[in-house]
Amino acid sequence: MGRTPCCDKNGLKKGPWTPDEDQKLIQYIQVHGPGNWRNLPKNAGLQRCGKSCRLRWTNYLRPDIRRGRFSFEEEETIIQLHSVLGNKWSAIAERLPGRTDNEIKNYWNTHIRKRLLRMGIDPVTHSPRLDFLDFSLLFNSTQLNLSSLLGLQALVNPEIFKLANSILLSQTHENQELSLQNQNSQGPELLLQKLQQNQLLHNQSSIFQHNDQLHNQISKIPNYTPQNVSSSSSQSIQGNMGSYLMNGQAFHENVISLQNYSYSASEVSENSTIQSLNNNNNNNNQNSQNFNFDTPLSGTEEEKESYCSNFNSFMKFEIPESLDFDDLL
DNA sequence: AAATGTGGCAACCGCCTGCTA
DNA sequence: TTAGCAGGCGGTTGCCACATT
Repeated sequence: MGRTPCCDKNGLKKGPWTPDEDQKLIQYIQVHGPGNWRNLPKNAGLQRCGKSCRLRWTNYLRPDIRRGRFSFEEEETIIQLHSVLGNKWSAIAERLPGRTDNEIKNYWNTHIRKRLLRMGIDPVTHSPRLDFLDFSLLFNSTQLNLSSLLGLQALVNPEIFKLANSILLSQTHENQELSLQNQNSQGPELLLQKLQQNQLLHNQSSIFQHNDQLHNQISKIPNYTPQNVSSSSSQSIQGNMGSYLMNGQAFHENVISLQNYSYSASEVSENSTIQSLNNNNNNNNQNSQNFNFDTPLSGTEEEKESYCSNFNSFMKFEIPESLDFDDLL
């Protein structure tokens, strides 16, 4: 039944390929083509598994492979495709001629992913991580109408303003310093526990009147299943919780605009320098919805990092768990 | 100069799907 | 029909080069 094994793994060489092995593989494929990886090593005189040969050829020896640093255009394409396709590296590679799925995957994990995290953007959901928002900055912005922010125009409840103000007062410095590692260590179950705690507030403040909708939001998260706990799921939930809990029209629009964080070729210009978010903090006339979150298309890693830090300083946010809403309301 | 830490990347591992005998 | 393999794929590992102490 079935096919015979492709190779006997015993006695086959593993590890880095030597130039001699590469040459043998190249010469064989140039003559016979890359088909039938099962018999290829034997016919080519290689002490390798067919799988290893295929990997070496497709990821390194193929003549149409384009090596070297990724351009900003390629990087932009990767981010955009990843936001649609997820970790489908082969699908992404199909749209980047000369790049292999392995190369794109490595580049994502070593460069893009880290940068997005530093920007306070969830590399899985491509949404801003609300756990990095600095609530005080939002409230300190006189251009942000608080009632609009909270979606409470119809309520206009002064208690809500007391609540918001108390959040500000209760926010401790160490809470702002929550590390990324701590965030990643939180599993979906823990977040759901927190959500259930929030549910206690449901009957006490209309600010959280849509908690049921939040449950629905979470249940719709594609990659989340309670049995399959992972940090990425955690991040996914956090992002959705954040955008929901704020639930204000104005803020929601900001969240949407933040998703357009990637840099586009159409915006390459000398004006595409970093729009300092610190300036926004200092300039009360700056409308919060006009923040420019586009990173410069052309620039150094340092420029990117500078942008990230500015973005991050704006996006820090934490509501202290110890806050007693009963006392406030 | 040596020891240690860190980041990047090639290659391996193991799972999944479709195919074949 | 089905057991089992090939190929494809994403996740992970481990080596190496470079940076830092």
